Amino acid sequence: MRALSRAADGGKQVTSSHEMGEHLGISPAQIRKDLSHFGEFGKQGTGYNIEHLSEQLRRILGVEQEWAVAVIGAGAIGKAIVRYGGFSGRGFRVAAVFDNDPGKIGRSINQLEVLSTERLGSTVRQREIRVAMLAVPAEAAQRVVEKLVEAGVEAILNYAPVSLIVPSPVYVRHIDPVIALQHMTYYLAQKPA
Amino acid sequence: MRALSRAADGGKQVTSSHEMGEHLGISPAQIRKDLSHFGEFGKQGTGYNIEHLSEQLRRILGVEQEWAVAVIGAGAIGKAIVRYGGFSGRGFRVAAVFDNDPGKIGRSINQLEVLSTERLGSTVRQREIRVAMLAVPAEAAQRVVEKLVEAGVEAILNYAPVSLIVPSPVYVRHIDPVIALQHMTYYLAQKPA
DNA sequence: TAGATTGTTAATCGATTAACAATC
DNA sequence: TAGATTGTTAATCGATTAACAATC
Repeated sequence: MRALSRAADGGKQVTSSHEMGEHLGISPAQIRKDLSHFGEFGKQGTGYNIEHLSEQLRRILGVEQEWAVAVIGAGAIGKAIVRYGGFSGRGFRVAAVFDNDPGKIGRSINQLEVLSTERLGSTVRQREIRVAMLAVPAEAAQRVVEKLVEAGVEAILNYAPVSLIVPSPVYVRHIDPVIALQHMTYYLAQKPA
Repeated sequence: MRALSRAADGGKQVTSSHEMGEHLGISPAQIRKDLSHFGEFGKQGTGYNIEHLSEQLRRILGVEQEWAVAVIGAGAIGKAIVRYGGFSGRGFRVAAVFDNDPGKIGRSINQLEVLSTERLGSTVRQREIRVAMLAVPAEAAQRVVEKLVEAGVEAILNYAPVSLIVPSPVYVRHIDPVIALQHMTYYLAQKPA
């Protein structure tokens, strides 16, 4: 999608696996292989029609539908998530924010009222939330996860620096900047400053 | 490291590949293989001494040294990063924050003064910063990356939702919550609500 | 027709897992 | 000695890449 936007911005109608790969740091073969898994979207000798491929990808990614997301934790990270402008147009909408600090409950972030975690279950059900982003302190994370799973949440993006234990039908992914940094500095440590 | 902390909290002196794997969702064979790449840290029939393995891992990961990190962008994400408590003790320290908004320059976040991006090069050199976290709007990202590379930064953790082009000796990793969410909702879309 | 680029097959590469001798 | 667990080899699995016929 990014490669397509970029090519469209350049005024193009059509792009190639080579061009997309170059922009994304992926081999052209990889691009073609991945796309072909879902269908035949290109024309030999010509490449891919940007608008057509874009539509197809949106359909495949399920971006046409909008997912309601709950944010748990209204601290610095939670606030940044709620204010983040990058969700709209990419398939997600923050539909609720929770915290258990009475000083935060009732306040608004981006015109969204911070709710008590006591209302988590009912709100998740009412607003048909299937996805949550977890931005609470490490100690609280596992407890909150259990509440989320009980409320029917099926996918959790975890910002807390702990491993979570969940029943297997629930998807969990972890965003940990420290681990991402370590991936890079591990190699830097091998070479001189 | 997480598995070790957890086992230590449970009052244990020794743990096994099986136990660590269970906690992290990784196979015991994987754990042993990865560790054995760096040396022999365990005892047959017994397992791994937690304190000893912990020390070895810290040495291998280069966590004993502390990396000075620059944060570029003092918006919601940049602020959350600077305030994030999870860096200390894990090998990283935010050593500088930059923004180009005159309304933000000179203010403090966590007792750290926001500096003008004009001072980026000189500050990076003075404070021996080799790692940067990029939290600027998408449009500004590529331009800032070029400044960072020119200043000698060798690793960049990118929070902006765009692909960056860098000369190959510079490491780049990307944190994009939308992509992480899509990884999960792609599967959710296949099954009924 | 000549050039370009797809979709796909086959080859390569790397990562994961199973299995087990070694040994605490 | 019996049971447990390591480190490592070999087998398996999956992902990536190279190459090319098909064709626009």
